[in-house]
Amino acid sequence: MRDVAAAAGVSAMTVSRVVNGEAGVAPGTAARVEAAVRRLGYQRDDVARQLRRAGQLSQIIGLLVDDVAEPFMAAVASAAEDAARQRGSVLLIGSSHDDPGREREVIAAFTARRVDGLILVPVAGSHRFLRPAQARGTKVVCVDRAAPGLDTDTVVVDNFGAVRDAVRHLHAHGHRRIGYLGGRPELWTCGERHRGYRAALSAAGVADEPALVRLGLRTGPEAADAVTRLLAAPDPPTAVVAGNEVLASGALSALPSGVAFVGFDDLALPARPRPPVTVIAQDPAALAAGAARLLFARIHGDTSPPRTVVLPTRLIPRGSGEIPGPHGGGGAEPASE
Amino acid sequence: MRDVAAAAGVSAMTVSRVVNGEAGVAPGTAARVEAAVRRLGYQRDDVARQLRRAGQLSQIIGLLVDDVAEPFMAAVASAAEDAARQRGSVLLIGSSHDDPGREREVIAAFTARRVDGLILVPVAGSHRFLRPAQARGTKVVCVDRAAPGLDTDTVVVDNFGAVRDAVRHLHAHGHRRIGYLGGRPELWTCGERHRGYRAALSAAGVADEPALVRLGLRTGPEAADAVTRLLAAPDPPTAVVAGNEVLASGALSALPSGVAFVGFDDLALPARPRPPVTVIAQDPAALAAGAARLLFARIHGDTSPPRTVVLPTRLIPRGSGEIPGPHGGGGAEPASE
DNA sequence: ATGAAAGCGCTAACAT
DNA sequence: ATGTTAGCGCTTTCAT
Repeated sequence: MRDVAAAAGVSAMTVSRVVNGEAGVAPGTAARVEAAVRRLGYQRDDVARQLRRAGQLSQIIGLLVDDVAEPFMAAVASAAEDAARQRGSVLLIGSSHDDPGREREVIAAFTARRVDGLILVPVAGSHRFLRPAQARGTKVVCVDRAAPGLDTDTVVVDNFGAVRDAVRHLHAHGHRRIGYLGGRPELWTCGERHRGYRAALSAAGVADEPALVRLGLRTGPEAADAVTRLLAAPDPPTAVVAGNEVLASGALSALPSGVAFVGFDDLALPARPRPPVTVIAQDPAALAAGAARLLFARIHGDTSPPRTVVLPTRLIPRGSGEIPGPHGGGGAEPASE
Repeated sequence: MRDVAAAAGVSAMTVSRVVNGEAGVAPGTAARVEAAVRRLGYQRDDVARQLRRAGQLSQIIGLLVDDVAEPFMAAVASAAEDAARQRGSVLLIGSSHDDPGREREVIAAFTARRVDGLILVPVAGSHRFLRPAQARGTKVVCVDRAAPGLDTDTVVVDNFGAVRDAVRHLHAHGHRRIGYLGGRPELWTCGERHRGYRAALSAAGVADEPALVRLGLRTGPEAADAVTRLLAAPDPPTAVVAGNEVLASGALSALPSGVAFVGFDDLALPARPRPPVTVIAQDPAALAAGAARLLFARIHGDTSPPRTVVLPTRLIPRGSGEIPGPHGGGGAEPASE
């Protein structure tokens, strides 16, 4: 900047004004400065700029997900980046890989850079370590999963209702022995979904049989293995629900035709190749857009009490969930919410 | 920091030393400082830190992709984040959506933050605008696509060879009329792949018939439509090759069984659901890891001439590409490198 | 319309 | 082992 000022024969202050498009610079002077900027390849240093304008915004927000490589998280990231860009901010991204220690590290690296806000897909465990950053002014929004004990805006889908409806759907198609594959129960979403499974069974007067449920699954192969065992047992399930996209994808690979199936999410699962899969679809872009909206409102001064936004899911029947069961299938139940 | 120093009864310098774990602080003093840090919820301001240590590294790198929501790009992003984190850096991410203007904006926002380096999936067009940033010391690496006219390290796969081998594979299975679906020809990858298609035909002594080729496709539905038209024409192809994952996924949805098919990439395409799809697989994590390795070497002072690393692809036969054609199928050709 | 001085939070270099 | 001084590149504030 010094060099530009010298080259244009003005002070640094005038360069600053020109670079930031501020009023009060003679057109001739501005032109000289702009020429010097171009000639020297000068670009404003936003780092120094932010320092002097402490208390102002850094125009950086941070996004922490499980792993960007997962299609669902990738869609969240893409929408979050769009939202940030539209508001003149850039996006830092990090993956927790479901590890609380790693989550902390990444968040610390972000807050040290003085991000204006964080969009978190929180890992299980306490998030009290966020307090100092919040006290310093960093805004936080949770997305996809709630963080128990953290008092922030949250955007999630109706996980409970989604699985409850899926199970009800299978029940309406004549299934009574319905298997369930769930992820790590300490994750908020997994808990909600499992609760939905039990609620539907209980509402239908079907006993919740532990032998039909496998929780704590992490990978596709684990889910495939779990399905194989469920079906090999005496009196096996005639239908299976998978509690997330990774498990659904894995379970499908081991599932014989003839067993009804509903998967969660609509990204990793093939809509068109044969056979198409009935799924509970959520809208990751809407989740991210909602989270960004809440976050930027906070950044711009909104101090109202934290809100939780619950977005709907949609059960998309594509055949695999409509295979009739032994107790009179074929009759579809009334459209599920 | 002032407050911490006052609370611990020391100077700012001592706080700095403790916070950065430098030697030469009495254990008792360090303990007092640490207590004050915890009590006040102090965290070092990396923005100010970077300013003072100008010429030093910002520990930020930027990644620019087409769109993180694409599975291939998401895998690249995930691996890039891993690599950055292992080296103590954070990752800014941006999507160009194949728009050169948007690419420039995102890159400008990144370089204004003084990223140490950029990993680019370059859009078509000139990248001369990067010169000033490079002169200022920002390192640049291209990944997945080369940027013609930009003199940087580049990590790509052997796109030409991959498609050539796929076409050769289909030829060996008895196919002579082989259709090709390609993306925007101005993108480097698309050009290379189309070249591979023509090279294989020419090597096999088959005429390149324009009626069998559709270029410039952007979306899955466009690819589905293109396939439908190709097959509706008189003397239709008996086999089809799709030039990227989006097109492959779209084409599959419109492809009747009986037509042989090879897709590009191995992420959006179902490996296990029926019918499995023969693909040209690339390794996005290896691409990103290679790019990160080159980038960090540059950041740490490597000034050797720019290198281009070409990673192999793998043709994974899963049935759809091994459907025999009218000219004597069944006989597999020697393993294609 | 333009510039001079001061300082953002931190650390390199030099005292003590 | 600890403190002092100065200054990173910019912008705020107050002149001129």
